[in-house]
Amino acid sequence: MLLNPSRARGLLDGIPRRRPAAACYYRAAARDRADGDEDALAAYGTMLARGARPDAYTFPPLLKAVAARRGATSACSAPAAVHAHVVKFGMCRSAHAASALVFAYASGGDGAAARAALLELELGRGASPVAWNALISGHCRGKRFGESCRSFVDMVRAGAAPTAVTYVSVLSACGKGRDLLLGAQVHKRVVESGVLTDLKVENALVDMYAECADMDSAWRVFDGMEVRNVVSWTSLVSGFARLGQVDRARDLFDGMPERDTISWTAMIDGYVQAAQFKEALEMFREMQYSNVRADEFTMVSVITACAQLGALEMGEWVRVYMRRQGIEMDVFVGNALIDMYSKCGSVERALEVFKEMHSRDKFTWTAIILGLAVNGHGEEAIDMFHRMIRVSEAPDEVTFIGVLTACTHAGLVDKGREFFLSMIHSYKIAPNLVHYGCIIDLLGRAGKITEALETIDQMPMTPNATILGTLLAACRVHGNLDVGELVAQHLLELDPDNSMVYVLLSNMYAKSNRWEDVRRLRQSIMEKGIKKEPGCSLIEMNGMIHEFVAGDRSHPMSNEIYSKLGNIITDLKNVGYFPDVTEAFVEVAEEEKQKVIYWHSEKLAIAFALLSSEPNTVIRIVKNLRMCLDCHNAIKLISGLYGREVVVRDRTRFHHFRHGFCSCKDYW
DNA sequence: TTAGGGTTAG
Repeated sequence: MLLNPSRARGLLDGIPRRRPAAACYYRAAARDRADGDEDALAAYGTMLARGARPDAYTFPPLLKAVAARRGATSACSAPAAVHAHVVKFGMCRSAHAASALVFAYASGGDGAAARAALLELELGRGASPVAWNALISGHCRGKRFGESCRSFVDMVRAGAAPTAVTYVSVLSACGKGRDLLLGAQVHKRVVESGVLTDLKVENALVDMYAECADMDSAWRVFDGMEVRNVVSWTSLVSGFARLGQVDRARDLFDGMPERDTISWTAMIDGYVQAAQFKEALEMFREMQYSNVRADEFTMVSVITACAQLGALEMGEWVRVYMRRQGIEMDVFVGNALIDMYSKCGSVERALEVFKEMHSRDKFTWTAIILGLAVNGHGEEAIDMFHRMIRVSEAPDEVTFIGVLTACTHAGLVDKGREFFLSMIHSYKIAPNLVHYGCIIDLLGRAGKITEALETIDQMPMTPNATILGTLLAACRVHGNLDVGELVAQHLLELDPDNSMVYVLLSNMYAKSNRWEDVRRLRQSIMEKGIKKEPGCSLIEMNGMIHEFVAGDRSHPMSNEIYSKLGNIITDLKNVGYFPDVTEAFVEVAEEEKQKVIYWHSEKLAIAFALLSSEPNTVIRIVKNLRMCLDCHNAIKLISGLYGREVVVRDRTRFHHFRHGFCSCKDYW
């Protein structure tokens, strides 16, 4: 198992060095984390080069630095390399070095080597609780929570006495691995062992229960604590937030005696998880007023909120803020930025971030593939997938959603089918409903309605409303009324209040001049009292998010907006626009219907943008529903007439309007 | 060797 020292030296030499550091500097550098991790390795190299001999105190910080180097190609071999040096310099008998080795192996994912190192200790003078703790916490650091829990059980079986550190580590593993059963058992042991007065142990208990969604128990432990700190409170706040009880979390947060970066971030992220993105950004603003420093974690949550809101200006501002505050773009931040730019319809910027990133993971590749795919760059997305495979990053089920979406957008039916099969057979990924949705979309878009139907029949799971909705949309575009009626019927059985089904079906009847059926459909909606979910469009202007609901007059510039919209309609009519009211879902006079159509939320948002934004700038809108036919037509004309690029992200896809055309090629 | 917050689809 051991590597020979010269090979080990070679491995160590392969680890990139930053700047030459004096040997005496290495220990302090190792403690500095971040930069220190690499400095520690560089310093160790220098130390050897100068002929200094490492001692028992050399290896723990060095191994810690090695363990921290996650994701680097040398990471798995690095603990072995250092191990070789431990042997070479005769430090195997050092309990410190040995425990550090156990930790490095375990956190790097080499459980067998970690166990072997522990066993060696046991054969000698017996593994200390410190070595067991290294095993438990190492697995926890490496995100193998089950392994961490099993190590605790083994430790108890081996007769070693758990310490406070053991409990903290195993409780953390129980929480993150959602093992409430073992967590509660550990709790009992903690009570019996008398370490309950340790603040870190108590906090670990609160957090374990909170992570396992047992807020009653979390609260009980919290309530019984004599001393609490910001950690105790933050565990509760994020526990409630995770359960979607964001108001409860906020009440607690407001009642905290002190708040730090982590508590603020937990609260901001709570809003993000609850899809309250504006509140998340508001919270971030308050955090800045409170003079609490934000970090990489905070930025990820804030960037995610910007992504969901389509708030590109705010997202750009966040990058400036990061530069000013010296917050690094780590892989999480980079991934979130790629997603944000993609969701704002700016593929160019997403690609810039992608190129800038010095370390990439599966999420990075998946984010850029999806970003390219949904924004209509199917071929480039597929190229990216091949690059991903070349660098040996393993795709997962989400990556394939990106790849299949890419095929749909590029109209590559055969290629899509190929990818679908290779996902199953080469990558051993079982397709889920979303994958089938992609395939139905792929076939439907190409007009292969029969094949789409067959695919649905052959699916191992029951089709849901999304799948059938995709098929119905295909029927609409290709004018297949027979299948459309059938699908609509099924859909209404599944989801009787789905107004979208009525909209699409009535649209199809209208297209076939079956006005009697259109009337009947509307009648039935009126009788059933089905209300269409109100259309809502978001647009960001000068750092503010403006929200428009169809026909609403709540905006301060309402009068100007409606008058501008009137002018726009006149301009459009002069170039041949005629309002298409087939999707106007109200039983009123034709003239009224036109008004309803004119006042759709995206038209209001565009009128507002034309009033408020600089000429030639891109207009970006986020819509909650599928865009209607008339808005799609109108915006195509607007993009040509006013020379403005308009990007609309609707419920299902992106529409990039430019020079009178849309990137979706009128299929959506 | 020890407690709290982060990224991809629907």
